[in-house]
Amino acid sequence: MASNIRVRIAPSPTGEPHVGTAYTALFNYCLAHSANGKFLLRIEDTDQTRCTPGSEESIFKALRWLGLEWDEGPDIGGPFGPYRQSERLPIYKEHAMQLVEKGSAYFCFCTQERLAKMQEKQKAEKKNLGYDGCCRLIDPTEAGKRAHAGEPHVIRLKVEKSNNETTTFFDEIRQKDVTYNNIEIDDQILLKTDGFPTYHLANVVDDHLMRISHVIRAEEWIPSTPKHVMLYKAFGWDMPKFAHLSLLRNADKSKVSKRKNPVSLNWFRAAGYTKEAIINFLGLLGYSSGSASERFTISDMLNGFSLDRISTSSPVFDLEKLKTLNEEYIRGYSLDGYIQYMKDTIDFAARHLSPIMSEVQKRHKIGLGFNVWTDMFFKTELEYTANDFITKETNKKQVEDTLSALAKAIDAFGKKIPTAQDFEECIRIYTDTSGLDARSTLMTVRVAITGSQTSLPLYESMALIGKDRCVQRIKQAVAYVRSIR
RNA sequence: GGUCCCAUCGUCUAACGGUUAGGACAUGGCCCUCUCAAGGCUAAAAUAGGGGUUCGAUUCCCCUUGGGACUACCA
Repeated sequence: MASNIRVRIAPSPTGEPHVGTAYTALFNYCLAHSANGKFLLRIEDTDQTRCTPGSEESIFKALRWLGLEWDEGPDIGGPFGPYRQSERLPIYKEHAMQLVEKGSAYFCFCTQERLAKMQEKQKAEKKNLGYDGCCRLIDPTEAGKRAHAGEPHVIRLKVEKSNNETTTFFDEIRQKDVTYNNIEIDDQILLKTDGFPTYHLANVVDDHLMRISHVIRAEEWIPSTPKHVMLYKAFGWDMPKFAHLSLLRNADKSKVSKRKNPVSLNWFRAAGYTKEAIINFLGLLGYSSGSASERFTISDMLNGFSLDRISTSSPVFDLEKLKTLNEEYIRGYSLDGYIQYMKDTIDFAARHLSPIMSEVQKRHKIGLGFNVWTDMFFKTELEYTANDFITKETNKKQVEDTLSALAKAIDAFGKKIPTAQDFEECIRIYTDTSGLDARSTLMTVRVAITGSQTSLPLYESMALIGKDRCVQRIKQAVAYVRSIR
C-alpha cells in the first residue's frame, strides 16, 4: 500500500559527489521507506557553467554504493519525468509566464552593470542588499512588448511588501514556525537571461509537478524558503511540508568544506571507508532513535523514524569516530565479506588514482605494495619529520618562506582546477625566485605535500590531491616547521 | 551590517519539569597478553551567562553572549 509521502534528493552535478548529498539523501530515504512512500532523484543542472562531465554518473554510483536507491530518477524514469531540469526548460518558461500574467512576477531589463553599481552603492551606504525594484515601474504591456522584441531580460518574483506583510512556514525538524518580513525578501530572479530557471523557480515547479510531499534539505535553504512559499501561493498550489537539516561542520564549526575535511564520497570509498560505517556515522550525526545501540543500519533507522527526532544543532564531522566505526564494521565482516571489501577498495582506489597508477606500477615491488606509495592520498594529516625539511642545504626560515609563498600562489588559482602542468608552472616561478636552489625547493614541496622525500611524481600527485588539500597540507607543513626547535 | 537558525563533557549525543545529568568517540591509568590489534576495568570531562514561570528547571519564556547560515542571472 503506497502512501502519499514523496520526497526527493536534488543534487547539482558539479564536481565530486558530496558527503552532504548523502546526508540529505539518507534522511529523505528514511522518511520515504519508513512510510511506504517514494524517494526520487532529480538532477538540478540549471547552471550550465558549473556542471562537470561525469559528475552525474558519479553521484548515481556513490548513492547506490551507499544503498540509497531511488524509486524515480533520470536513469530509471518514472511517471513524472523527465528528472533532469535541463530537459524541462519549456515547463519553467511557461510557468514563469503564468506568474507574469497573474502579476506575481515581472520582466526586468536591468543590466549586470547597473546591478553591480546598485550593489556597490548599497554596500557603501550600508543599506540592505537586494534588487531596488526599478523595473517594477515599467508598464506590463510595455514590458511584454520589449521582451517579445528580443530585449535581454530576466523574470523576477514580485514580492508584496507594501503593507508590512510577513511570510511564514513551519519547519518539521525544528517543530516551529519561521517568519520573515517581506521587506527582507529580495525580488528573486526566477528565469535567467539565458532562459534557464533559477533554483527557486525550478525547485517549486518540479516539487509540485512531481507531487513532492516533504522538502527535506539543508539548513542553508531556510532563508530562501519564504520565496518558495510565495511561489506556491502565487501559483495557487498546495504547499509541501518543509524540513531543514542542520549543516555538517568542520572542526572549527564552519560549514563542512573540502578545504578542511574530506567531503568526496569517492575519496571515502577509495580510502577504504565502508558503506555501513558511513551510513551509520551520518545517521549518528543527525538522528537518535532513543535506542541504546549506536551501531545501526539504514533498516534499523526506518523503525519508528520521525522527522522531529532529527537534531537541530549542527554536528562537527568527526573523522575519528568514523574511523572507529569503520574498524568495527570491517571486523564484523565474514572472511569472504572482508575479501570482497578489499577487492572493492583496491579496485575503486586504483580507478580513483588512475592518472598516476602507471607511476605506482613502476615502483611496485611485490604483493599489495602499492599502498606504500598511495597511502599519502588518503591521509588527512601527514606525519612530518624534521630532518626531511631541514637539511644541509636548507634552514628553517627558507623552508617556511618558500612554503608560505607557495601556499599563496596555489590559492591564487581560485576556482580553477589546476592540472599537473599548472602546478609545475606555479612551482617553477618559486624555484627561480626563492633563495633556495631548485632541487631543494622541490624537495621541500615534495615533503610538504607527500610527507616523504621519496614519493610519486610531485605535480601529478598534487593534481590528484587537489588544490584545496594541497594548500591545507602546505599550511600544516609550515606550522610543523615553525614548531621545530 | 541586516535577516534567520542553533546552544548538555574536546567531539557526537541521551535525559520531551523531579536522574548521583547517562552512553559513545577521543584522552589518561590499570588488567589480559609471544608482538600488534582486539577485549576487560577505571579516571578526568558538560547543562554558556543573567533574569523570570514553577514546590521543583538541562527541559518552558525573555534578555545577553557565542557559533553558524543566508544576503548571486550558484545551487
